[in-house]
Formats: sequence, structure tokens, C-alpha cells
Amino acid sequence: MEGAIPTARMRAKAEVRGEIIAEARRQLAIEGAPALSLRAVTRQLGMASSAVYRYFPARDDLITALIVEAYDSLGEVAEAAVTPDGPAVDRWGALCRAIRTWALEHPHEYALIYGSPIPGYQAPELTIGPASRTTLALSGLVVEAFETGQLVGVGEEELTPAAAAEVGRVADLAMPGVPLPIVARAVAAWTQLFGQISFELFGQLQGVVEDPAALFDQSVTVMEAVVGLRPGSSNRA
Amino acid sequence: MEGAIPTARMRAKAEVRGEIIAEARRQLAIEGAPALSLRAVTRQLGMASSAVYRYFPARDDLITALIVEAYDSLGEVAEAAVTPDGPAVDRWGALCRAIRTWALEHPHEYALIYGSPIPGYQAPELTIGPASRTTLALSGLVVEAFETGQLVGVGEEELTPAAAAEVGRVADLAMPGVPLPIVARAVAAWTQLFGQISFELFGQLQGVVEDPAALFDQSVTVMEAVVGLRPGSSNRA
DNA sequence: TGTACATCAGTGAACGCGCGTTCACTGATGTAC
DNA sequence: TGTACATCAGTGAACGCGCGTTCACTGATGTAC
Repeated sequence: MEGAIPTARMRAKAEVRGEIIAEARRQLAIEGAPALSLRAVTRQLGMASSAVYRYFPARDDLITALIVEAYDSLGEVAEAAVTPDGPAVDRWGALCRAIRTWALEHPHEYALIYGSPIPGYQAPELTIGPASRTTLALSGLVVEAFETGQLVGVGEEELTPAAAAEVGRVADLAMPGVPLPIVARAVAAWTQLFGQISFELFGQLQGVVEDPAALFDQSVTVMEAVVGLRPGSSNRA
Repeated sequence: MEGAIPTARMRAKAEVRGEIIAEARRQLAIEGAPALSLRAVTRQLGMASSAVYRYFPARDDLITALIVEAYDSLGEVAEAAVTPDGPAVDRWGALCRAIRTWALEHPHEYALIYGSPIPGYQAPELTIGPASRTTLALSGLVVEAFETGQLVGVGEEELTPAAAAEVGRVADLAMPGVPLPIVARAVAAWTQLFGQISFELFGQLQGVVEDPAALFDQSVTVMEAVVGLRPGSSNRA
């Protein structure tokens, strides 16, 4: 029965399920998602390879569980990084740095959720919720900064009707009440943030950049100007 | 002998090598890099699986060839997209759109070069040259715009010494003569461009954005403001 | 409290598959005299 | 031009491996009377 008092069996089942996911996460961290094998996981756990099928109907479902875990892990870090008060610009910087730090500490998990899709794997809808936690932490800050008048002289590009429709949808979901040109700039900062992290993690800066943290900090400064969090630059003429 | 007149044998060897790469590229386009198999390639070509070893010492070398091909393919498109004249802002937009179009047409090749690294594969140094063609097309435009006075009132963030060192290195390689704050903003636009494309291709916009082209165009507009190509926004106070 | 039955976690063997790579070989192409 | 030899592209069998998934089963845990 759903929601009934858990029996010993139910508790045991949840526990073993957790152990399987934990071991899979461990192997993911070492080898990366494409190399993740059910057999290797069960081998490490000392159980028969066929036993996983009591817990996951197929390999893809284990991967889904790992994706949800990764989104939640980052989402939690992001939510915790948003300090309760202080200037919005500082909170934005801290949030961006926390996201990068998580990515550096969990490169394969980052690749799992923000990297190339796994061939043949189709992410089910249930991953959308956990996925949005991090995004909402970022957009929530923008909303708050806007409402408290901390967005100063942000450039306002005109929007075509098609762009206004798209940006409007984003605004409804994540930044209600914020003018569309500002929402568009927040989206730009969002892509810039993850673009920067992906470049660093996926080796695009290799051979050129020696101190990625310094470059990242500089890029965060630009992001802040793009969103309007940083006065003195990116202002309207 | 290196550089000697090619014998029939040499020509035949180069031709078969080309056919192997072509078939591998075809399979890459369908299945993606992780699923690429030497046996499948040779099977399709009607040759014994062991025959590839006359052309590539190992699977990784085939992948390297595909990476170089992909970088060159995109690089060529990027270079061709830079129109000889017209306002820099229009040329920048055209270039960005050309890069996105290529990515949409070659999603697996895009993932191969800009997506998660292939586990166990280490890209050799020889990929750096082809990789920089696209980057140089972008940075070249910024240099030109700067030299012809087409960068208007771009915000200039201060740089920490560490950031100045990093950005300075980038400037020396790709944007000599351009002031460091502008170079930093160009780097930001660069990460934003590929961040936006990766989000679209890797499914991060799924379930929210219905018309990615419209959002992309809007983001390009923001990029232009970030670099200073677009007057009227992103100006200094 | 005790017994009969149902549930179900976990086993172990098997299926069928594909992979990268090695190796001794054959036979056509090229080279030297 | 003709012959003897060297080169080397391509073959086919084999090695050794790991994978996801199925299936009939055993035996412990839980349920109903």
C-alpha cells in the first residue's frame, strides 16, 4: 500500500536500493557514465548481477536515479549558497562560485547532467523538477535584486515578438514580474555561467588558461554587469 | 619518403584511409561517438575488421581523426561566414548563427568536440590547431571591430592581477592590441555562445523553450551588447 | 500461539551479443638488377 | 624487357573480455486463519 507504515521488508528494500545507487555513484565518479555497468555495481556489492532487477527494471532506470541524485546534489549546494542577506551582487558571485566548485568536485556527475546526452537514453519527465532547483536559485536572486532595486541601469535590448514569447515563458516560470529585457539578459548570464564551467571541465581551455579560477571570477564579474547587478558598467547610454 | 611523388600505393592508401574516416563519420552522425565501433565501420566497408590496423594503430587514432575533421568542418563554416564587409555587429550575428546551424546539423560531431570528454580518451596536441579556427574567427572580428572603432562604450570591469595574467594570455593569442577588459568581455561572449548552443543541443531547454532559434537570436543580441558591438546598451555610466 | 500458505529477495547458469586487438598467412604491387 | 626479391594491403581465425537481460529455482520473511 502506498503511504502505509513501512514493513521491515519495505525498509530493507529501500536500503538495498540506496546501496546500489551509492555504489553506482561511486563508479560513476571514477569512470563516467558511459562506462557504468550493472554487473560491475553488483559485483562490488557482492550480489548476483541479476539481483538488480528487483530494484531497477533496466539499466536506464539506474541512470535516471543517478541523474536525479546529481541534480539534487547540485541543487542543494546552490540553495545553500544563497546567503540570506547582503548585496545581491555578492550573493550572485557566491552562488556562481558554489556551482563551479560542485562541478569541479563532481566532474562526471556534472557531465551526466550538463554534458552530451547518453546515446539511446531518453531522460524521463521526472528529472525536470530536480533540474530546476539550481536554475531557480539563480533566477530567484535576479527577481529579488529587481524587486529591491538592486538592478542598476541594465541594458535593455528590444525583443522580436518571437523572442518575447520565449522569454515571456521563461519569465512566467522563473522570474515573474521582471521586465522581459532583463529576463533575456539573465538567460544570457545563465548560459554564460554553464558555458564557462563546461569549457573548463571539458578541456576547451586546455593549453591556454593556466588559472581557470581567476578567469572564472572575471567572467562572473561580466555576468554581474550583464544582469545589471554591478553598477558602473553595462549601463544604458 | 616524405614529400616524394606519391606512388599508386600511397594514393590507394590515402584513399582507403579516407573511406574509413568517411564511414566512421557516417556512423558517428547516427549513433554518436561512444557507440562508434571499428568492427561496424569495417563491416560496412566490406573489409576484415583487422584491416583498419593498416591505417590506424588503434581506435583512439580514428577518434582523433574524427575530432580533427569536426573542428575543421566547423572552422571552415565559421571562416566562410565572416563576410568581407558590413557593420561588425551584423557580421558577428551571422557568424554566431552559422556556428549554431552547423551544430544543429552535426549534433554528434558538436558533442564530440564541445561535449563531455570520452572516458579514457586523451586528445593529443595536434587537435589544438584545428580547434582554434572557430575561436579565431570570432576573436578576429572583435579585433577588427576594435581597430575600426566599432566597439562603442563597452563596460570595462577591473581585473585582478591573476585575471589580467589569464586574459592577457588570451589577448596575446587571439586579440593582440585589444584592451584587457574588452578581451575579458569577448571571452564571456564566447562562453555564452557555446553555452547557449550546448543547452539547446543537450536538452537543457527541453520542456521550456519552444522556439530555440528565437531565444538564440535574442542571446546573440545580448552578446553583441556585452562585447560592445551594439550601441545603446551595455554602455558605461 | 501454531500452522499452512503466499510473497518475494536473491541465486546461478545461460543466452546472445559485440567489442578491440593479435597473428600467421596469401597474393598482388612495386623495385633492383 | 625480364626475372628475383621485397614490400605491404588485406584476410580470417582466434583470444579474452564484458555486457544487459531472462529464467527457473531456493529459502527466508510475512500473512491469514
